[in-house]
Amino acid sequence: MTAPSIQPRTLKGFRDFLPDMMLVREALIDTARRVYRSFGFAPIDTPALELFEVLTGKGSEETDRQMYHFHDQGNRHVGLRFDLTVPLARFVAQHSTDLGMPFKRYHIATVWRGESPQAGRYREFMQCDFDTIGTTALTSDIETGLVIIDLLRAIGFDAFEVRVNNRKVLNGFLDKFGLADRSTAVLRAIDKLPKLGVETVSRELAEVARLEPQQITAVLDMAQLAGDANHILQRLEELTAGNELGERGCSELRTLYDAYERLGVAPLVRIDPSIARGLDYYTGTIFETFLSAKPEIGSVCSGGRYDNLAELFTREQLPGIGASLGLDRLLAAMELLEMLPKRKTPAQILVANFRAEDVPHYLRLAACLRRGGFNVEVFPDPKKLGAQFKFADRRSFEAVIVAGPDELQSGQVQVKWLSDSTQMLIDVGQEGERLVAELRAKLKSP
RNA sequence: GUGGCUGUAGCUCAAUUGGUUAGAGCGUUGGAUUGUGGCUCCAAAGGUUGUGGGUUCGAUUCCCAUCAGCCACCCCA
Repeated sequence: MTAPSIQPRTLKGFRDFLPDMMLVREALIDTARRVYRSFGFAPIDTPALELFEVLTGKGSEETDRQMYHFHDQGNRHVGLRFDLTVPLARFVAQHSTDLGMPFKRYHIATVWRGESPQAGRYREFMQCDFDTIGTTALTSDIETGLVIIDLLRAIGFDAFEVRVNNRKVLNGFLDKFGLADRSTAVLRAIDKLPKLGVETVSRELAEVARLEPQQITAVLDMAQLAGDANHILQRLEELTAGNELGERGCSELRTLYDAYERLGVAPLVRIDPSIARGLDYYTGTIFETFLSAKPEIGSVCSGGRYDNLAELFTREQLPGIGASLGLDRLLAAMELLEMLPKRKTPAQILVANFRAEDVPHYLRLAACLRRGGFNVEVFPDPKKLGAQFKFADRRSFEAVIVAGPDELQSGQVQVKWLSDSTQMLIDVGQEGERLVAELRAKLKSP
């Protein structure tokens, strides 16, 4: 044997997933898929690699800097997608005649960003996007929030907060106070409010954004609005009064919140005038979702409305709204919160291997059970039963089936339930149907 | 990309002012009169102390570089 010369390791910000983690990831993906489909979103996929010019179209210098890009063997300048929205824009522009509007799609896929990794932030991570394209109806805005709520509930969270705001409110407000040209700097500053406090932020507003004292007061007032939704809405209406855009934004925000009240989900929704982050192309409703138990990990599901998704690719005006669940960030939070089950196998039932010569029987038994809807594994070696039970226990199987010579003789098997140590002798039946029926009574399908 | 903190077995941590063969718990594997797991007991495997250089008689310990993790900036899921 030659000595190994390569150290096994993964790239910075990239990771391996072991079975216990992967089972949870797949379960989350299944949940997201189910919730999206329940609202009529249809699946799509696009290539991981795109032409650099396609990906950079709408991006800022920042996204260019974070993008993995290179020249391929044909000397084409290509890049790995860093989100699913830009590929969607290209996709819709390219296929709009086949799609029909409004078009609702979901896209669950990996994206890459070459930025500094931190807790819950990786260079390769999975996003679960859903978007509604081709309508400006507020119905879709409302629905987007409902999807987020259903999604987090389905995943198992009950303590979370969907924070909503509206870019029109922000822009109208800034316009009214003569700050339209400095919106980015102002929004960036107020975003730091919870972290840095009033003092630091007002200094930044004065020094970086060059605001007058009365402008600073107005901005801080707006960003710090608290209390019940009605109060906040009322104050926002006052603060934007006289500005057409701002008034429209307030009206949209009010309609949105009213809908959530009628639907009984308003306790999970908070109007937060300070949320302004996210991509620059948002023009209306914006969403950010924080877990009550782990707010510091950041938003796990963000999105918003945009006026024109694909202007760089087509003359068609394509308004839309959507949001993205950050699967890996959510998973990181769930791990910290110890919400993840420790399963190491997707199988529920282990068929013990008693004698090598009976292996065909075990395989047939397993096949019958699989037809009955269970995930079943046959232990490969005729090891001591104790070792096989230990294996089943460690891997968190739910039941072990023992079919030794005696049982095979009588057409029966021993089923031992690992959770409560009970054991029963069950008739298998001609095609295993009696055993399947017995197991169904105690086991859910996987 | 910039700055800070950290880096010992798969995981969590030990190792007397730099001093011999770097330890423990958990985990993994095997065993405790060969048809039954969790508890207990025994044993084994697993580390050129992230990697590479330097200082020194001697480095896990001090210095430099590099890689990785975490934190802040930035940005964002």
